[in-house]
Amino acid sequence: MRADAKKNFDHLLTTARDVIAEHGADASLRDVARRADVGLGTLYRHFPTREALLDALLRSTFDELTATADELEKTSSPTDALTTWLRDCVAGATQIRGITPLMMTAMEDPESALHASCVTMRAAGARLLARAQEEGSARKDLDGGDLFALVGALAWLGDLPATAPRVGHLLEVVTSAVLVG
Amino acid sequence: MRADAKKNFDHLLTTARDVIAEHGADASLRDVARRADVGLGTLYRHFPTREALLDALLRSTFDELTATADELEKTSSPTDALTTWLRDCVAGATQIRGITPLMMTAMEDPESALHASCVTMRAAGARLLARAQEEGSARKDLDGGDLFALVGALAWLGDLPATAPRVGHLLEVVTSAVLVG
DNA sequence: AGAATAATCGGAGCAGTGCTCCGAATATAT
DNA sequence: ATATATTCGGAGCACTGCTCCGATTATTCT
Repeated sequence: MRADAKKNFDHLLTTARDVIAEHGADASLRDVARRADVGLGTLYRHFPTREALLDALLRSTFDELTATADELEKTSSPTDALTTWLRDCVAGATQIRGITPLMMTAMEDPESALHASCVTMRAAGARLLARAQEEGSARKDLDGGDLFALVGALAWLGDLPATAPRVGHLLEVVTSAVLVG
Repeated sequence: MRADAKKNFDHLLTTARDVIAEHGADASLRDVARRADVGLGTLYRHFPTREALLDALLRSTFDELTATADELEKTSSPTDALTTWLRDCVAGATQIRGITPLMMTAMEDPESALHASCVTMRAAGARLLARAQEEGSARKDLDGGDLFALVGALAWLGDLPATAPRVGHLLEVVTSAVLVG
């Protein structure tokens, strides 16, 4: 990668973080380019699709979440591991406003730049769920897809001003539903 | 209302139903006008905002749902009333793809054309919830807003291809969480 | 009937969007 | 210093929501 290219790449990332914090995941990409003092073509070459840009922004969060899952699997009880991971997961997805719909559709679209991250996250959650199920502390009629959907739905509520304040409480409610046999 | 106006009004409504069934709640209004053989100005005069159009489309569904709530309150046990109403509610909101975000934000925006419908629906749900709580069959740490959020979240999952098939099952899970004390 | 009027119509126009494409500029290697 | 391979930047296309107003037409009055 040429030096100027890398400079623009980094600058675009930090600018995108700001703009998206203000306007959500469907912010104007033209606006991002403008505020980064960069041509529109430059942005699109570095990040061919909006998903690619968002994935770059969330990559660290995603990696952290799967790492946390591995950690919890070794150090905590199945129940604790599942509940704290669910909380972290919702918090992570709420990091970027309006990303949940994209994550859900990316789940079924192997072409999406977010696909890989989503699949590994679902797998991480599924492992924690299975462990709790074996122990008998989680409902057995749920799978990783169900868990992912619930987390996505809660994160989606966290994006809306009307429901954001309730999301902590609702997470408890949903968690209790998952854990009660 | 002049005769030609009414003709256009009705024609717009049926056309909008079709277009929105195909492309979801954020379909192109220009497209609706085009397919209704009507000028764009005509559409915007009859329905000044997108919410107004959607409200017109959903008005009957909304009225049905609140009527059903009243009916259930008189005829069924608190538990049955709540569970069947939740099911009907999710089904109703899934009627029009992509309407859940609009409903949630309309909840807090008195200017929105959907505001009134949403508020009365929340109230209807709140009554059924309160009845079940008095009986002791529903969690007491929930209010109408929580219930509305849960229904909205489930309806949102119903809009996404990836999660739509699971929504029936997840409704059961959530319902069990609401009902277990 | 015919004319006056008020309501209705339709689309041009503005500012914005996502995304593509390619000539111009430039960093790097020779 | 020159050659080449990358990178840049924005014009351009097709679309969007929404406004505004001259032309058209249904209705009413004489």
